[in-house]
Amino acid sequence: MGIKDLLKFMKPYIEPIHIKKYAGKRVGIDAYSWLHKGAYSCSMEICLDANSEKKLRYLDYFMHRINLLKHYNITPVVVFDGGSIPCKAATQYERYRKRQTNRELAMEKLKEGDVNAASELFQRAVNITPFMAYQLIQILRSESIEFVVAPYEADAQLAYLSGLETEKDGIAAVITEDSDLLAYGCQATIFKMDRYGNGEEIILDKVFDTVDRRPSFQNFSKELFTGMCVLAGCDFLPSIPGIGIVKAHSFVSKYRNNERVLSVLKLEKGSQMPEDYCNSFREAFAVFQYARIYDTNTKSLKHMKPLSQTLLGSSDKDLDFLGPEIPSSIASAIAEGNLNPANMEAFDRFSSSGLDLKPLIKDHCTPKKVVAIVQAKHPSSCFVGPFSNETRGVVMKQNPVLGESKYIHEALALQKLVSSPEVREEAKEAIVWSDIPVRISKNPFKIEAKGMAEEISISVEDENSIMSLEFPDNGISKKRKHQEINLDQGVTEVEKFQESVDKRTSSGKGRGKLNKPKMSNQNTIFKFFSRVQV
DNA sequence: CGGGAGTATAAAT
DNA sequence: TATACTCCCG
Repeated sequence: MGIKDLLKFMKPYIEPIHIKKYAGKRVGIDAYSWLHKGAYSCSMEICLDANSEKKLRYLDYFMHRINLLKHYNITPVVVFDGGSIPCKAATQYERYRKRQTNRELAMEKLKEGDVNAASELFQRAVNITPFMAYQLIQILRSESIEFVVAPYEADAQLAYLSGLETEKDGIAAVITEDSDLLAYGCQATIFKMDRYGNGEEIILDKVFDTVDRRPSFQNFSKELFTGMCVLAGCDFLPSIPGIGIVKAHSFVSKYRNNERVLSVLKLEKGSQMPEDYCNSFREAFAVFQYARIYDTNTKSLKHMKPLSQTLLGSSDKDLDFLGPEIPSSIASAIAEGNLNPANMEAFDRFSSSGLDLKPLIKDHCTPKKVVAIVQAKHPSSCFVGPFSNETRGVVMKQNPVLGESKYIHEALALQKLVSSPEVREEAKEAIVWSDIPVRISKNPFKIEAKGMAEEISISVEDENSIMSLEFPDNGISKKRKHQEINLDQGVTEVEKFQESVDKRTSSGKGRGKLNKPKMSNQNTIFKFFSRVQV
Protein backbone atom coordinates (compact mmCIF):
# COMPACT_ATOMS: atom_id res chain seq x y z
CA MET A 1 0.00 0.00 0.00
CA GLY A 2 1.20 3.44 -0.80
CA ILE A 3 4.77 3.99 -1.88
CA LYS A 4 6.79 0.85 -1.95
CA ASP A 5 9.28 0.57 0.91
CA LEU A 6 9.05 4.29 1.61
CA LEU A 7 8.48 4.03 5.34
CA LYS A 8 11.37 1.67 5.75
CA PHE A 9 13.53 4.00 3.71
CA MET A 10 12.50 7.01 5.78
CA LYS A 11 13.28 5.29 9.06
CA PRO A 12 16.01 7.77 10.07
CA TYR A 13 13.45 10.55 9.92
CA ILE A 14 10.79 8.83 11.96
CA GLU A 15 10.32 10.18 15.46
CA PRO A 16 8.31 8.47 18.15
CA ILE A 17 5.72 10.88 19.46
CA HIS A 18 2.66 10.91 21.62
CA ILE A 19 -0.54 12.33 20.24
CA LYS A 20 -0.84 14.79 23.11
CA LYS A 21 1.73 16.78 21.20
CA TYR A 22 -1.29 18.04 19.25
CA ALA A 23 -3.40 19.07 22.21
CA GLY A 24 -5.59 21.99 21.26
CA LYS A 25 -5.07 21.32 17.56
CA ARG A 26 -7.12 19.84 14.78
CA VAL A 27 -5.83 16.50 13.54
CA GLY A 28 -6.97 14.68 10.40
CA ILE A 29 -7.72 10.98 10.37
CA ASP A 30 -7.61 8.69 7.41
CA ALA A 31 -10.83 6.88 8.24
CA TYR A 32 -9.94 3.95 6.12
CA SER A 33 -6.91 2.94 8.14
CA TRP A 34 -8.84 2.76 11.38
CA LEU A 35 -11.85 1.12 9.81
CA HIS A 36 -9.61 -1.52 8.45
CA LYS A 37 -7.77 -2.10 11.69
CA GLY A 38 -11.04 -2.20 13.54
CA ALA A 39 -12.43 -4.74 11.13
CA TYR A 40 -9.61 -7.05 12.10
CA SER A 41 -11.35 -8.14 15.25
CA CYS A 42 -14.55 -9.05 13.47
CA SER A 43 -13.41 -9.94 9.99
CA MET A 44 -15.13 -13.29 9.93
CA GLU A 45 -18.45 -11.79 10.94
CA ILE A 46 -18.11 -9.14 8.28
CA CYS A 47 -17.11 -11.56 5.55
CA LEU A 48 -19.85 -14.02 6.35
CA ASP A 49 -22.28 -11.20 6.89
CA ALA A 50 -23.17 -12.86 10.18
CA ASN A 51 -26.04 -11.52 12.21
CA SER A 52 -24.01 -11.23 15.34
CA GLU A 53 -23.43 -7.89 16.92
CA LYS A 54 -19.76 -8.59 17.01
CA LYS A 55 -19.80 -7.50 13.43
CA LEU A 56 -20.07 -3.91 14.55
CA ARG A 57 -16.99 -3.97 16.71
CA TYR A 58 -15.02 -1.95 14.22
CA LEU A 59 -17.21 0.99 15.14
CA ASP A 60 -16.24 0.63 18.78
CA TYR A 61 -12.62 0.43 17.82
CA PHE A 62 -12.90 3.62 15.83
CA MET A 63 -14.77 5.57 18.47
CA HIS A 64 -12.35 4.41 21.11
CA ARG A 65 -9.62 6.17 19.21
CA ILE A 66 -11.73 9.22 18.59
CA ASN A 67 -12.27 9.45 22.31
CA LEU A 68 -8.58 9.05 22.90
CA LEU A 69 -7.98 12.15 20.81
CA LYS A 70 -10.76 14.04 22.54
CA HIS A 71 -9.31 13.08 25.86
CA TYR A 72 -6.14 14.90 24.89
CA ASN A 73 -8.13 17.90 23.76
CA ILE A 74 -7.53 17.19 20.10
CA THR A 75 -10.21 17.97 17.54
CA PRO A 76 -10.52 14.97 15.21
CA VAL A 77 -11.37 15.56 11.57
CA VAL A 78 -12.30 12.27 9.97
CA VAL A 79 -11.75 11.96 6.24
CA PHE A 80 -13.29 9.18 4.16
CA ASP A 81 -12.41 8.00 0.70
CA GLY A 82 -14.78 8.76 -2.11
CA GLY A 83 -14.71 7.44 -5.64
CA SER A 84 -11.68 5.93 -7.22
CA ILE A 85 -9.61 7.48 -9.92
CA PRO A 86 -8.91 5.64 -13.15
CA CYS A 87 -5.18 5.09 -12.76
CA LYS A 88 -5.71 3.25 -9.52
CA ALA A 89 -7.91 0.68 -11.15
CA ALA A 90 -5.17 -1.88 -11.71
CA THR A 91 -4.09 -1.77 -8.07
CA GLN A 92 -7.66 -2.01 -6.92
CA TYR A 93 -8.41 -4.96 -9.10
CA GLU A 94 -5.31 -6.68 -7.77
CA ARG A 95 -6.45 -6.15 -4.20
CA TYR A 96 -9.95 -7.25 -5.00
CA ARG A 97 -8.61 -10.45 -6.48
CA LYS A 98 -6.45 -11.17 -3.47
CA ARG A 99 -9.38 -10.70 -1.17
CA GLN A 100 -11.48 -13.05 -3.22
CA THR A 101 -8.90 -15.83 -3.15
CA ASN A 102 -8.42 -15.39 0.57
CA ARG A 103 -12.13 -15.50 1.05
CA GLU A 104 -12.38 -18.72 -0.92
CA LEU A 105 -9.55 -20.27 1.04
CA ALA A 106 -11.21 -19.19 4.25
CA MET A 107 -14.49 -20.79 3.28
CA GLU A 108 -12.66 -24.02 2.57
CA LYS A 109 -10.98 -24.03 5.95
CA LEU A 110 -14.29 -23.30 7.54
CA LYS A 111 -15.87 -26.30 5.91
CA GLU A 112 -13.01 -28.41 7.16
CA GLY A 113 -13.76 -27.11 10.61
CA ASP A 114 -10.49 -25.25 11.01
CA VAL A 115 -11.88 -22.05 12.42
CA ASN A 116 -8.52 -20.58 13.37
CA ALA A 117 -7.09 -20.91 9.91
CA ALA A 118 -10.32 -19.59 8.50
CA SER A 119 -10.42 -16.46 10.59
CA GLU A 120 -6.83 -15.73 9.75
CA LEU A 121 -7.72 -15.88 6.09
CA PHE A 122 -10.85 -13.85 6.61
CA GLN A 123 -8.68 -11.10 7.98
CA ARG A 124 -7.08 -10.84 4.60
CA ALA A 125 -10.42 -10.92 2.89
CA VAL A 126 -12.16 -8.04 4.64
CA ASN A 127 -13.37 -5.25 2.51
CA ILE A 128 -14.49 -1.96 3.91
CA THR A 129 -17.75 -1.15 2.19
CA PRO A 130 -19.30 2.27 1.78
CA PHE A 131 -22.06 1.07 3.99
CA MET A 132 -19.64 0.36 6.82
CA ALA A 133 -18.30 3.86 6.40
CA TYR A 134 -21.83 5.15 6.45
CA GLN A 135 -22.57 3.41 9.72
CA LEU A 136 -19.60 5.18 11.19
CA ILE A 137 -20.70 8.48 9.72
CA GLN A 138 -23.99 8.24 11.54
CA ILE A 139 -22.19 7.83 14.82
CA LEU A 140 -19.83 10.68 14.04
CA ARG A 141 -22.82 12.88 13.36
CA SER A 142 -24.49 11.97 16.60
CA GLU A 143 -21.27 12.69 18.44
CA SER A 144 -20.72 15.93 16.56
CA ILE A 145 -17.38 14.80 15.21
CA GLU A 146 -16.29 16.66 12.14
CA PHE A 147 -15.94 14.53 9.03
CA VAL A 148 -15.78 14.85 5.28
CA VAL A 149 -16.04 12.34 2.46
CA ALA A 150 -13.41 13.20 -0.12
CA PRO A 151 -14.55 13.17 -3.73
CA TYR A 152 -11.73 10.76 -4.54
CA GLU A 153 -8.67 9.92 -2.49
CA ALA A 154 -8.86 10.68 1.22
CA ASP A 155 -5.09 11.12 1.19
CA ALA A 156 -5.35 14.03 -1.19
CA GLN A 157 -8.04 15.65 0.92
CA LEU A 158 -5.96 15.19 4.07
CA ALA A 159 -2.82 16.58 2.49
CA TYR A 160 -4.82 19.55 1.26
CA LEU A 161 -6.23 20.20 4.73
CA SER A 162 -2.76 19.92 6.22
CA GLY A 163 -1.68 22.75 3.94
CA LEU A 164 -4.38 25.15 5.16
CA GLU A 165 -4.00 27.55 8.04
CA THR A 166 -5.22 26.04 11.28
CA GLU A 167 -7.74 28.83 11.68
CA LYS A 168 -9.00 28.16 8.18
CA ASP A 169 -10.20 24.57 8.54
CA GLY A 170 -6.63 23.33 8.39
CA ILE A 171 -5.25 20.39 10.35
CA ALA A 172 -1.95 20.24 12.17
CA ALA A 173 -1.20 16.59 11.43
CA VAL A 174 -2.64 13.48 9.82
CA ILE A 175 -3.02 10.05 11.38
CA THR A 176 -2.82 7.26 8.82
CA GLU A 177 -1.06 4.05 7.84
CA ASP A 178 -0.61 5.05 4.25
CA SER A 179 2.73 6.38 3.07
CA ASP A 180 1.00 8.10 0.16
CA LEU A 181 0.48 11.09 2.41
CA LEU A 182 4.16 11.86 2.18
CA ALA A 183 3.99 11.74 -1.59
CA TYR A 184 1.06 14.17 -1.45
CA GLY A 185 3.31 16.49 0.52
CA CYS A 186 1.58 16.28 3.88
CA GLN A 187 3.63 18.27 6.39
CA ALA A 188 3.11 16.20 9.53
CA THR A 189 2.09 12.57 9.30
CA ILE A 190 1.66 10.13 12.16
CA PHE A 191 1.91 6.42 11.42
CA LYS A 192 1.21 3.38 13.56
CA MET A 193 -0.66 5.18 16.28
CA ASP A 194 -1.59 2.69 18.98
CA ARG A 195 -4.46 2.73 21.39
CA TYR A 196 -2.55 4.81 23.92
CA GLY A 197 -1.71 7.51 21.46
CA ASN A 198 1.88 6.58 20.72
CA GLY A 199 2.86 6.83 17.10
CA GLU A 200 5.67 7.49 14.67
CA GLU A 201 5.84 10.85 13.01
CA ILE A 202 7.47 12.26 9.92
CA ILE A 203 7.71 16.01 9.44
CA LEU A 204 8.42 16.69 5.81
CA ASP A 205 10.17 20.02 6.29
CA LYS A 206 12.51 18.43 8.80
CA VAL A 207 13.35 15.80 6.23
CA PHE A 208 14.33 18.44 3.72
CA ASP A 209 16.25 20.54 6.24
CA THR A 210 18.24 17.86 8.04
CA VAL A 211 21.94 17.68 7.23
CA ASP A 212 24.32 14.82 7.91
CA ARG A 213 21.77 12.08 7.67
CA ARG A 214 21.39 9.25 5.23
CA PRO A 215 19.49 9.07 3.04
CA SER A 216 19.92 12.76 2.42
CA PHE A 217 17.09 14.94 1.22
CA GLN A 218 19.01 18.15 1.39
CA ASN A 219 17.62 20.70 -1.00
CA PHE A 220 14.89 18.33 -2.05
CA SER A 221 11.69 20.06 -2.99
CA LYS A 222 8.24 18.58 -2.53
CA GLU A 223 8.21 17.96 -6.27
CA LEU A 224 11.44 16.00 -6.24
CA PHE A 225 10.25 13.98 -3.28
CA THR A 226 6.98 13.16 -5.04
CA GLY A 227 8.91 12.26 -8.17
CA MET A 228 11.01 9.86 -6.15
CA CYS A 229 7.87 8.29 -4.73
CA VAL A 230 6.33 7.74 -8.14
CA LEU A 231 9.55 6.22 -9.49
CA ALA A 232 9.71 3.80 -6.57
CA GLY A 233 6.26 2.51 -7.41
CA CYS A 234 2.88 3.73 -6.18
CA ASP A 235 -0.74 2.71 -6.41
CA PHE A 236 -1.12 4.66 -9.63
CA LEU A 237 1.91 3.27 -11.42
CA PRO A 238 4.20 0.29 -10.84
CA SER A 239 7.89 1.00 -10.97
CA ILE A 240 10.17 0.13 -13.83
CA PRO A 241 11.65 -3.33 -13.23
CA GLY A 242 14.85 -2.97 -11.29
CA ILE A 243 13.94 0.40 -9.83
CA GLY A 244 13.05 0.57 -6.17
CA ILE A 245 13.08 3.28 -3.58
CA VAL A 246 16.87 3.32 -3.25
CA LYS A 247 17.52 3.80 -6.93
CA ALA A 248 14.67 6.24 -7.28
CA HIS A 249 16.23 8.33 -4.55
CA SER A 250 19.67 8.19 -6.08
CA PHE A 251 18.41 9.19 -9.53
CA VAL A 252 16.45 12.12 -8.18
CA SER A 253 19.37 13.23 -5.99
CA LYS A 254 21.70 13.08 -8.95
CA TYR A 255 19.64 14.86 -11.60
CA ARG A 256 17.48 17.08 -9.41
CA ASN A 257 14.79 17.29 -12.01
CA ASN A 258 12.04 14.78 -12.73
CA GLU A 259 12.06 15.23 -16.51
CA ARG A 260 15.80 14.76 -16.62
CA VAL A 261 15.50 11.58 -14.60
CA LEU A 262 12.95 10.31 -17.10
CA SER A 263 15.28 10.91 -20.04
CA VAL A 264 18.19 9.20 -18.31
CA LEU A 265 15.96 6.29 -17.41
CA LYS A 266 14.86 5.97 -21.00
CA LEU A 267 18.48 5.70 -22.06
CA GLU A 268 19.52 3.28 -19.35
CA LYS A 269 16.46 1.08 -19.13
CA GLY A 270 15.20 1.50 -22.64
CA SER A 271 14.13 -2.07 -23.19
CA GLN A 272 12.53 -2.68 -19.81
CA MET A 273 10.74 0.64 -19.76
CA PRO A 274 7.10 0.44 -20.81
CA GLU A 275 6.24 2.47 -23.88
CA ASP A 276 3.96 4.89 -22.06
CA TYR A 277 5.90 5.08 -18.83
CA CYS A 278 6.83 8.73 -19.20
CA ASN A 279 3.27 9.83 -19.69
CA SER A 280 1.99 7.57 -16.96
CA PHE A 281 4.63 9.03 -14.70
CA ARG A 282 3.53 12.57 -15.47
CA GLU A 283 -0.07 11.67 -14.75
CA ALA A 284 0.69 9.96 -11.46
CA PHE A 285 2.95 12.84 -10.52
CA ALA A 286 0.20 15.32 -11.37
CA VAL A 287 -2.33 13.46 -9.23
CA PHE A 288 -0.08 13.87 -6.20
CA GLN A 289 -0.03 17.61 -6.76
CA TYR A 290 -3.33 18.57 -8.31
CA ALA A 291 -5.81 15.88 -7.29
CA ARG A 292 -9.39 17.06 -6.98
CA ILE A 293 -10.53 17.62 -3.42
CA TYR A 294 -13.58 19.10 -1.71
CA ASP A 295 -13.48 22.68 -0.54
CA THR A 296 -15.74 23.07 2.49
CA ASN A 297 -15.97 26.81 2.08
CA THR A 298 -17.17 26.98 -1.49
CA LYS A 299 -18.87 23.59 -1.14
CA SER A 300 -17.42 22.52 -4.44
CA LEU A 301 -14.53 20.61 -5.93
CA LYS A 302 -11.19 22.15 -6.53
CA HIS A 303 -7.61 21.10 -7.04
CA MET A 304 -5.13 20.61 -4.22
CA LYS A 305 -3.22 23.53 -5.61
CA PRO A 306 -3.82 25.81 -8.59
CA LEU A 307 -3.18 24.10 -11.90
CA SER A 308 0.14 24.71 -13.58
CA GLN A 309 0.27 26.66 -16.81
CA THR A 310 0.62 23.54 -18.93
CA LEU A 311 -2.30 21.78 -17.28
CA LEU A 312 -4.46 24.87 -17.58
CA GLY A 313 -4.30 24.45 -21.31
CA SER A 314 -5.83 20.99 -21.11
CA SER A 315 -9.47 20.31 -21.74
CA ASP A 316 -11.77 19.13 -18.97
CA LYS A 317 -11.74 15.69 -20.43
CA ASP A 318 -7.97 15.52 -20.36
CA LEU A 319 -8.01 16.37 -16.68
CA ASP A 320 -10.34 13.54 -15.77
CA PHE A 321 -7.39 11.53 -14.50
CA LEU A 322 -7.26 13.91 -11.53
CA GLY A 323 -10.75 12.74 -10.71
CA PRO A 324 -13.59 13.85 -12.99
CA GLU A 325 -15.38 17.10 -12.19
CA ILE A 326 -18.57 16.72 -10.18
CA PRO A 327 -21.38 19.29 -9.91
CA SER A 328 -21.23 21.11 -6.61
CA SER A 329 -24.55 19.85 -5.31
CA ILE A 330 -23.42 16.28 -5.84
CA ALA A 331 -19.98 16.94 -4.45
CA SER A 332 -21.39 18.32 -1.23
CA ALA A 333 -23.92 15.51 -0.92
CA ILE A 334 -20.99 13.14 -1.13
CA ALA A 335 -18.82 15.17 1.20
CA GLU A 336 -21.53 15.34 3.82
CA GLY A 337 -22.08 11.64 3.71
CA ASN A 338 -25.51 11.57 2.12
CA LEU A 339 -24.57 10.08 -1.20
CA ASN A 340 -22.62 6.89 -1.73
CA PRO A 341 -19.67 7.96 -3.86
CA ALA A 342 -19.27 4.47 -5.27
CA ASN A 343 -22.62 4.24 -6.97
CA MET A 344 -24.07 7.71 -6.56
CA GLU A 345 -27.07 6.46 -4.68
CA ALA A 346 -28.51 8.04 -1.61
CA PHE A 347 -27.05 6.25 1.39
CA ASP A 348 -30.17 5.72 3.37
CA ARG A 349 -32.04 4.08 0.57
CA PHE A 350 -30.97 0.71 -0.46
CA SER A 351 -27.32 -0.05 0.19
CA SER A 352 -26.82 -3.37 1.85
CA SER A 353 -28.31 -1.98 5.00
CA GLY A 354 -31.72 -3.43 4.48
CA LEU A 355 -30.16 -6.78 3.94
CA ASP A 356 -28.16 -6.54 7.10
CA LEU A 357 -30.85 -5.44 9.41
CA LYS A 358 -33.79 -7.49 8.38
CA PRO A 359 -32.51 -10.85 9.57
CA LEU A 360 -30.97 -9.28 12.61
CA ILE A 361 -34.27 -7.94 13.72
CA LYS A 362 -36.13 -11.12 13.02
CA ASP A 363 -33.72 -13.37 14.82
CA HIS A 364 -33.04 -11.63 18.06
CA CYS A 365 -35.77 -9.46 19.36
CA THR A 366 -34.72 -7.96 22.62
CA PRO A 367 -36.87 -5.19 24.05
CA LYS A 368 -34.37 -2.54 23.13
CA LYS A 369 -34.28 -3.73 19.61
CA VAL A 370 -38.00 -3.71 19.37
CA VAL A 371 -37.92 -0.06 20.26
CA ALA A 372 -35.42 0.44 17.54
CA ILE A 373 -37.63 -1.35 15.08
CA VAL A 374 -40.58 0.76 16.00
CA GLN A 375 -38.43 3.80 15.49
CA ALA A 376 -37.42 2.50 12.15
CA LYS A 377 -41.01 2.11 11.15
CA HIS A 378 -41.72 5.74 11.82
CA PRO A 379 -39.68 7.56 9.29
CA SER A 380 -40.70 10.91 10.62
CA SER A 381 -38.59 10.46 13.69
CA CYS A 382 -35.55 8.94 12.13
CA PHE A 383 -35.46 9.94 8.54
CA VAL A 384 -32.66 11.68 6.88
CA GLY A 385 -33.36 12.60 3.35
CA PRO A 386 -30.53 13.08 0.96
CA PHE A 387 -29.33 16.64 0.86
CA SER A 388 -31.35 17.65 3.86
CA ASN A 389 -29.06 19.51 6.15
CA GLU A 390 -31.72 20.32 8.67
CA THR A 391 -32.21 16.77 9.77
CA ARG A 392 -28.53 15.98 9.88
CA GLY A 393 -27.28 14.79 13.17
CA VAL A 394 -30.70 14.65 14.73
CA VAL A 395 -31.42 11.06 13.94
CA MET A 396 -29.53 9.30 16.63
CA LYS A 397 -30.42 11.77 19.32
CA GLN A 398 -34.11 11.28 18.78
CA ASN A 399 -33.75 7.59 19.05
CA PRO A 400 -34.30 6.40 22.62
CA VAL A 401 -32.04 3.45 22.05
CA LEU A 402 -29.21 5.49 20.75
CA GLY A 403 -30.06 8.62 22.64
CA GLU A 404 -27.73 8.10 25.54
CA SER A 405 -24.45 7.86 23.83
CA LYS A 406 -22.45 4.89 24.91
CA TYR A 407 -19.40 6.71 23.74
CA ILE A 408 -19.69 9.08 26.62
CA HIS A 409 -19.29 6.16 28.96
CA GLU A 410 -16.43 5.05 26.88
CA ALA A 411 -14.75 8.39 27.25
CA LEU A 412 -14.98 8.12 31.00
CA ALA A 413 -13.49 4.67 30.99
CA LEU A 414 -10.80 5.92 28.72
CA GLN A 415 -9.89 8.65 31.11
CA LYS A 416 -9.06 5.94 33.58
CA LEU A 417 -7.24 3.95 31.01
CA VAL A 418 -4.77 6.59 30.12
CA SER A 419 -4.38 8.15 33.51
CA SER A 420 -2.25 5.57 35.28
CA PRO A 421 -0.83 2.24 34.24
CA GLU A 422 -2.09 0.59 37.40
CA VAL A 423 -5.71 1.04 36.58
CA ARG A 424 -5.31 0.13 32.97
CA GLU A 425 -6.17 -3.50 33.37
CA GLU A 426 -9.21 -2.64 35.39
CA ALA A 427 -10.28 0.00 32.94
CA LYS A 428 -9.91 -2.32 30.02
CA GLU A 429 -12.68 -4.34 31.54
CA ALA A 430 -14.88 -1.34 31.85
CA ILE A 431 -14.35 -0.53 28.25
CA VAL A 432 -15.95 -3.70 27.02
CA TRP A 433 -19.55 -2.65 26.79
CA SER A 434 -21.96 -5.32 27.72
CA ASP A 435 -24.80 -3.79 25.84
CA ILE A 436 -24.26 -2.84 22.27
CA PRO A 437 -27.19 -0.86 21.01
CA VAL A 438 -28.63 -1.69 17.66
CA ARG A 439 -27.64 0.80 15.14
CA ILE A 440 -30.57 1.27 12.91
CA SER A 441 -29.80 3.18 9.82
CA LYS A 442 -33.04 4.80 8.93
CA ASN A 443 -35.74 2.58 7.79
CA PRO A 444 -34.75 -0.68 6.24
CA PHE A 445 -38.34 -1.50 5.43
CA LYS A 446 -39.17 1.65 3.65
CA ILE A 447 -37.28 0.66 0.58
CA GLU A 448 -39.04 -2.61 0.17
CA ALA A 449 -41.12 -1.73 -2.79
CA LYS A 450 -42.91 -4.66 -4.31
CA GLY A 451 -40.78 -6.98 -6.33
CA MET A 452 -37.58 -5.68 -4.93
CA ALA A 453 -37.29 -7.96 -1.99
CA GLU A 454 -37.16 -11.03 -4.09
CA GLU A 455 -34.62 -9.58 -6.41
CA ILE A 456 -32.47 -8.75 -3.46
CA SER A 457 -32.71 -12.18 -1.95
CA ILE A 458 -31.57 -13.66 -5.19
CA SER A 459 -28.34 -11.83 -4.94
CA VAL A 460 -27.92 -12.79 -1.32
CA GLU A 461 -28.41 -16.46 -1.95
CA ASP A 462 -25.86 -16.57 -4.66
CA GLU A 463 -22.59 -17.12 -2.92
CA ASN A 464 -20.59 -15.72 -5.73
CA SER A 465 -22.56 -12.60 -6.28
CA ILE A 466 -20.76 -10.61 -3.65
CA MET A 467 -20.34 -7.92 -6.17
CA SER A 468 -23.96 -7.62 -7.02
CA LEU A 469 -24.63 -7.56 -3.32
CA GLU A 470 -22.29 -4.76 -2.50
CA PHE A 471 -22.71 -2.83 -5.63
CA PRO A 472 -26.23 -3.40 -6.78
CA ASP A 473 -26.36 -2.84 -10.45
CA ASN A 474 -28.78 -1.06 -12.68
CA GLY A 475 -32.32 -2.35 -12.36
CA ILE A 476 -33.32 -2.21 -8.76
CA SER A 477 -31.26 0.68 -7.71
CA LYS A 478 -32.41 2.91 -10.49
CA LYS A 479 -36.03 2.16 -9.98
CA ARG A 480 -35.80 3.33 -6.48
CA LYS A 481 -33.70 6.25 -7.23
CA HIS A 482 -36.41 7.77 -9.31
CA GLN A 483 -39.17 6.93 -6.96
CA GLU A 484 -37.42 8.32 -3.90
CA ILE A 485 -35.36 11.09 -5.13
CA ASN A 486 -38.25 12.96 -6.62
CA LEU A 487 -39.31 13.85 -3.13
CA ASP A 488 -36.56 16.30 -3.09
CA GLN A 489 -35.89 19.36 -5.08
CA GLY A 490 -32.56 19.99 -6.64
CA VAL A 491 -32.94 16.50 -7.85
CA THR A 492 -32.82 17.20 -11.49
CA GLU A 493 -29.15 17.75 -11.23
CA VAL A 494 -28.75 14.47 -9.45
CA GLU A 495 -30.62 12.64 -12.15
CA LYS A 496 -28.77 14.33 -14.89
CA PHE A 497 -25.52 13.45 -13.30
CA GLN A 498 -26.57 9.92 -12.61
CA GLU A 499 -27.53 9.57 -16.20
CA SER A 500 -24.15 10.72 -17.35
CA VAL A 501 -22.57 8.28 -14.95
CA ASP A 502 -24.74 5.52 -16.32
CA LYS A 503 -23.75 6.32 -19.84
CA ARG A 504 -20.12 6.38 -19.03
CA THR A 505 -20.02 3.22 -17.00
CA SER A 506 -22.55 0.87 -18.46
CA SER A 507 -22.33 2.04 -22.03
CA GLY A 508 -26.04 2.61 -22.17
CA LYS A 509 -26.98 -0.98 -21.61
CA GLY A 510 -30.41 -2.20 -20.66
CA ARG A 511 -31.62 -1.41 -17.22
CA GLY A 512 -34.23 -4.08 -16.76
CA LYS A 513 -32.81 -6.98 -14.86
CA LEU A 514 -30.29 -7.41 -12.17
CA ASN A 515 -27.24 -7.77 -14.31
CA LYS A 516 -24.33 -9.82 -13.25
CA PRO A 517 -21.14 -7.91 -13.70
CA LYS A 518 -19.04 -9.28 -16.47
CA MET A 519 -15.54 -10.14 -15.46
CA SER A 520 -14.28 -9.85 -18.98
CA ASN A 521 -15.09 -6.22 -19.40
CA GLN A 522 -12.55 -4.13 -17.56
CA ASN A 523 -14.46 -0.91 -17.71
CA THR A 524 -17.50 -2.57 -16.30
CA ILE A 525 -15.71 -4.33 -13.57
CA PHE A 526 -13.74 -1.43 -12.25
CA LYS A 527 -16.72 0.66 -11.53
CA PHE A 528 -17.83 -1.94 -9.04
CA PHE A 529 -14.94 -1.32 -6.78
CA SER A 530 -15.90 1.22 -4.28
CA ARG A 531 -12.98 1.57 -2.02
CA VAL A 532 -10.57 -1.21 -1.84
CA GLN A 533 -7.57 -2.15 0.08
CA VAL A 534 -6.12 -5.32 1.47
C1' DC B 1 28.47 -6.20 -3.01
C1' DG B 2 24.11 -3.62 -3.13
C1' DG B 3 19.59 -3.58 -4.19
C1' DG B 4 15.38 -5.53 -5.84
C1' DA B 5 12.04 -9.13 -5.78
C1' DG B 6 10.12 -12.88 -3.71
C1' DT B 7 8.93 -15.59 0.42
C1' DA B 8 8.31 -16.53 5.49
C1' DT B 9 6.61 -15.37 9.76
C1' DA B 10 4.92 -12.68 13.54
C1' DA B 11 1.96 -9.25 15.28
C1' DA B 12 -2.38 -7.24 16.31
C1' DT B 13 -7.00 -7.78 18.08
C1' DT C 1 -0.02 -6.33 6.99
C1' DA C 2 4.88 -5.30 7.93
C1' DT C 3 9.18 -6.69 8.67
C1' DA C 4 12.97 -10.14 8.11
C1' DC C 5 15.32 -13.12 5.55
C1' DT C 6 17.05 -15.22 1.14
C1' DC C 7 18.10 -15.49 -3.57
C1' DC C 8 19.60 -13.69 -7.74
C1' DC C 9 21.16 -10.19 -10.99
C1' DG C 10 24.25 -6.46 -12.66
